[in-house]
Amino acid sequence: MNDSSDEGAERGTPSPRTEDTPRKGTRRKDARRNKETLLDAAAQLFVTSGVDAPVRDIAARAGVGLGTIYRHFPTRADLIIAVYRHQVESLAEAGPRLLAAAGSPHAALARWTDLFVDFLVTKHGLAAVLQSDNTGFETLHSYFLDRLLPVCTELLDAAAAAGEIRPGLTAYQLMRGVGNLCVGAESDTRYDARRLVALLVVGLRGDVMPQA
Amino acid sequence: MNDSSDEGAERGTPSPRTEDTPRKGTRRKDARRNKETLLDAAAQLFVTSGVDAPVRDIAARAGVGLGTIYRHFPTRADLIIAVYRHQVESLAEAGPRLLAAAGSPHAALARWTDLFVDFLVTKHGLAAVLQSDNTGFETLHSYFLDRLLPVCTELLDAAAAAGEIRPGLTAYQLMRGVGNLCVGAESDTRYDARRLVALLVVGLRGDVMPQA
DNA sequence: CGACGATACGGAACATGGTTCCGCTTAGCA
DNA sequence: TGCTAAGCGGAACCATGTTCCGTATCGTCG
Repeated sequence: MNDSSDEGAERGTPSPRTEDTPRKGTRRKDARRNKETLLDAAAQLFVTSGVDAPVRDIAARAGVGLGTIYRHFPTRADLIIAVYRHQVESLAEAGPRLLAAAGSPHAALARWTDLFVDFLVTKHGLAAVLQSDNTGFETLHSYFLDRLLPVCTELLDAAAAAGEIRPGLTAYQLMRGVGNLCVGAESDTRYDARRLVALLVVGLRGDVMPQA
Repeated sequence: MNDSSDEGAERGTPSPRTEDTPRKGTRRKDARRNKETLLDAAAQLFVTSGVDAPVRDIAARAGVGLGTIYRHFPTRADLIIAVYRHQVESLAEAGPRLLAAAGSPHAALARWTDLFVDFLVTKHGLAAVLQSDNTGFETLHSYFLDRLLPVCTELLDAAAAAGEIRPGLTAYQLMRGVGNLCVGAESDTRYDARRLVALLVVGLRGDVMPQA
């Protein structure tokens, strides 16, 4: 996974960087490592404690100081957005990897869907956080679709080609369905979205015996 | 407008209140007055500064201390809910009053709609605030429909009976339409929901000349 | 290899906003 | 006219985002 955060749009200063720099944000590798650590820590904490997790907790979990967070991510919202992009990226890369590593395409699809649910749980708090910069949210959302739909399609196609699932379900339908199953997953302990999603994926295989 | 806030469900203590107390929350009238003042101040501030208006600002606007707020409304969310109910109540009472006072039923409808927009602006921030107690939000929402639909219907019927508007629009359709026009009205200065709503209401009168 | 400057780091200090506490005031009653 | 409990104001407290700055470390250059 590459940096994938705020390096895309350079600061106003026309830095005399040689043109062929291999797009790493910084020269010191401890800084890059810390950034990664932070993104991971934040992602984990967002899953367990929601996007409202205090910045201090994230710093503690990552084992860094507050200053470190704020140098990498000028603002809390920036961190959240970075986590979001980071997760989209991970998810996109996980597709082919799982396909290669898992026992079967369907198993890969199941594992991928599970990761997707993690992502959605993080995502849901997002809209509330991004009230201010809601154009940024639109951008993010389209980025999310552009990046992930092909990956999901690939997983579905592979499973279909292997004859492991009944064909005809589009990636968009699946992702939308999973997304909807996850709506309101927080703040309701009686509701287990993950289980329902798992059932859905199992149901995708045609070999479950009908009831009678 | 009566108290309309947290008196409905009594605290756990079985207070030895005589059974025929005329359901006023408190014995001292300054307290009741302060509560009203607070609800009004909060409502105004919510319109101009959003539901995120600091408690201190509300206290200042109402000319009371912080303690006063927190005695009447144990928590920020309680205050917001109370304002919501209070506004629904005001809106419900405003219907007949406007009908009696305004020059024509259509004028009454126009004024009422304007008040309704004020209310919606306040309302939209609400969902975010009530993450925790989302059952309470459902309750509130149905209360809102139950209370307001008849009022709006009465206004529409009066205007229709006076021949001032083209008939056939239900109260639900109107309220829903206005509500949708107001979605996202905050955080976008280029969008003036109020103007669009006004246009809609004007359009309700049939006497605008078609273009050709 | 050692010095040195830029880069990054940690965390104290600050700002802001919700909530609690408590001594003082006052309405309502006898 | 007192008395007393209900109310009141606002200082103090706590939690959280953000800034600042002295210190530590990396990477380079002599």
